[in-house]
Amino acid sequence: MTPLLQYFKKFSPLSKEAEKAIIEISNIETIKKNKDLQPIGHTCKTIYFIKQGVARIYYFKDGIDITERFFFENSIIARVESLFTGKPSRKAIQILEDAEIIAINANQLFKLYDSYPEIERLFRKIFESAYVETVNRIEGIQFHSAEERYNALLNEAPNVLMRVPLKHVASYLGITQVSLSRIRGHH
Amino acid sequence: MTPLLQYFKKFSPLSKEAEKAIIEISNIETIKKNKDLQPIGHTCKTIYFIKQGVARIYYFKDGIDITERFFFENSIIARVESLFTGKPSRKAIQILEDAEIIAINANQLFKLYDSYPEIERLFRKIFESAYVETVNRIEGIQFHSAEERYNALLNEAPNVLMRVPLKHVASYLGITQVSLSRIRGHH
DNA sequence: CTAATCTTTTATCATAAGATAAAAAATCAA
DNA sequence: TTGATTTTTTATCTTATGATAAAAGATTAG
Repeated sequence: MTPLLQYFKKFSPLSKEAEKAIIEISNIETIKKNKDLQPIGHTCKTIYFIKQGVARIYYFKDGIDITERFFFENSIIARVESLFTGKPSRKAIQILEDAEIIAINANQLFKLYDSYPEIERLFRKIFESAYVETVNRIEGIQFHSAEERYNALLNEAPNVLMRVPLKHVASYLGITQVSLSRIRGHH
Repeated sequence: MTPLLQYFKKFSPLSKEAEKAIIEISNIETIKKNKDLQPIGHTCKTIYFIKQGVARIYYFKDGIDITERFFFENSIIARVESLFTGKPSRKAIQILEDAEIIAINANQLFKLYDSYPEIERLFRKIFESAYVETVNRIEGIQFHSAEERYNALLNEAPNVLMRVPLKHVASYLGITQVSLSRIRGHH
């Protein structure tokens, strides 16, 4: 659980009791490549932390598999549009590389908010930060050509291109796989 | 201040003292159309609530004015990528229709979080909800043609098209004004 | 190791949207 | 009200990306 506690420290300090309380509602799981960690249609009641491996959130639009986001080591995954609304998610979480993850029970976590304001504060900050990333991503999408978006990804997150099938990168960038291949071909 | 308190109630209950504490750090302002409420380059230290009027967040990309989002009555505006990071914002808030707004001092608000966990919880929920909207918007952008995005806007927020210059709608949709005009022409 | 499957590239053609220019319409200021 | 400015539309030409098909390459299971 150490990497998780280290991750938390970057956002907000926690007392030993608060750390213990979170650990008590968390489980380490090992998941094989290509497995769905959470399927489409289920309400998100778990917040995951990736210790090792790669994952993505994806969904289907008109029958086409679209990747919403990739996740690597030391990051939190949650389908927030379900977690924060209680509605079933149209999205799934899939493991792309054999992974070791920590699963935090969200309902129990939210209960901890009442007794540990420091935990509520920690997760407030974690999700504020995720919100900022998402806002910045919109800026990256609005008004950039596919080629510009590809080059930006190449600069900012080359690990995505090293560790993830290009077909997923294509849908993440909002283009077809064929277009991505063509763009890459322009050297 | 009543509409603000009503707005809060939709997210989380507040004690009378907490309400009072927020009201003490808030001011009502009247702003004329076309004024910048907050200019580019300033660090966001205010959270606004629109009582009446329309506003947008915009920025310049390669010299071109791009609208990130529109805001109408009974909503909260903040440039979160500055508010939550303390960095200066590359974005501005502009008033598009004569407006009456409530300005909440963010630094003072964040101090209130320590004495009023209920206020921290309220704003946690407000921004969680804004985060969800932003995630959903990415889904709307990824993999839709300009025409589909226009029609979606027409359905989901016709008020945008009634109250806002089309040139701003175009950049919001990620297309040129000329393209938007062409799409509208295809009736 | 081999066959089957999945992923990526290459090629061709069609189309949506960009760039530019200019006209028309609407808004604003004196 | 009138002229000036801003906004929106229309037109032409160009280009990036989609759709489809097929080949090449990589991965996986037996």
